[in-house]
Amino acid sequence: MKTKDPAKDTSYKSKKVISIGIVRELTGLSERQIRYYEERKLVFPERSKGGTRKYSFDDIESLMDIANKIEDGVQTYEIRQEMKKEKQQDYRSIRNKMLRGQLNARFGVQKGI
Amino acid sequence: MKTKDPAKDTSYKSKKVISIGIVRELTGLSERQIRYYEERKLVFPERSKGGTRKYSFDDIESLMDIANKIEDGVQTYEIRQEMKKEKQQDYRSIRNKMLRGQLNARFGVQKGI
DNA sequence: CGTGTAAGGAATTCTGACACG
DNA sequence: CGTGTAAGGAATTCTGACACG
Repeated sequence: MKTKDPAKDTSYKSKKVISIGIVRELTGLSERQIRYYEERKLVFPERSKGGTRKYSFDDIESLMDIANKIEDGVQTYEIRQEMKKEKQQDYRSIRNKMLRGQLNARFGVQKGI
Repeated sequence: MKTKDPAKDTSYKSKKVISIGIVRELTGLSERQIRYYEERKLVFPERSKGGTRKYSFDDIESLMDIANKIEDGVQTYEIRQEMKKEKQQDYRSIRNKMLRGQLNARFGVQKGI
């Protein structure tokens, strides 16, 4: 059994528990940059009650990818578009899986279709 | 290939990146308790340059175990003793593995011995 | 557009101590 | 022994703005 939905997971990688200072150390980015990428909707940290940002390890990986792209001259807007496309991909993939599940439920299991 | 040495690992579980406030939320313990268990040498957070404590997910799991034992009336000193024994176990286990490795290197691979 | 920085304030964390039991 | 708490200070983080390009 695989637990691989690219959504919520009890896993450590996706838990938002890391403060911005640590993210700065781990990514090498400045806090200014990290906050700016949030402003441009490229990362989505959670917030503590007091308002401090909390990131996950996934966020950190994501930030490093973003930083690389920006170094390559890609603009935040374009990166955002790429992300949207990936999300659509994910949805299609999930939709297909569910559909296949439905079919299996009604017509029984068939290997490879 | 398994990367399972109970020591340092590039894994997320063992990275010390979580501040005490988050640990409090995740474990349900008070900061007082968390710091006290450190004083009793049951957990070993790292420190930022400024001196703030940084915990790993492993630490959090460990803290929950500790909390359970204390609820059961086990004293911190006893818990510490248990931990020492476990560590000895680990060392023995590693020593054996290395020894086996040595033997294989010299006398070739034999299944099951 | 992406990033640095100084500014002022608020949230978070730290230590050592007193208290209770 | 294990934990709560008030105290004072230090480290961390936040936002909005000005600057450069």
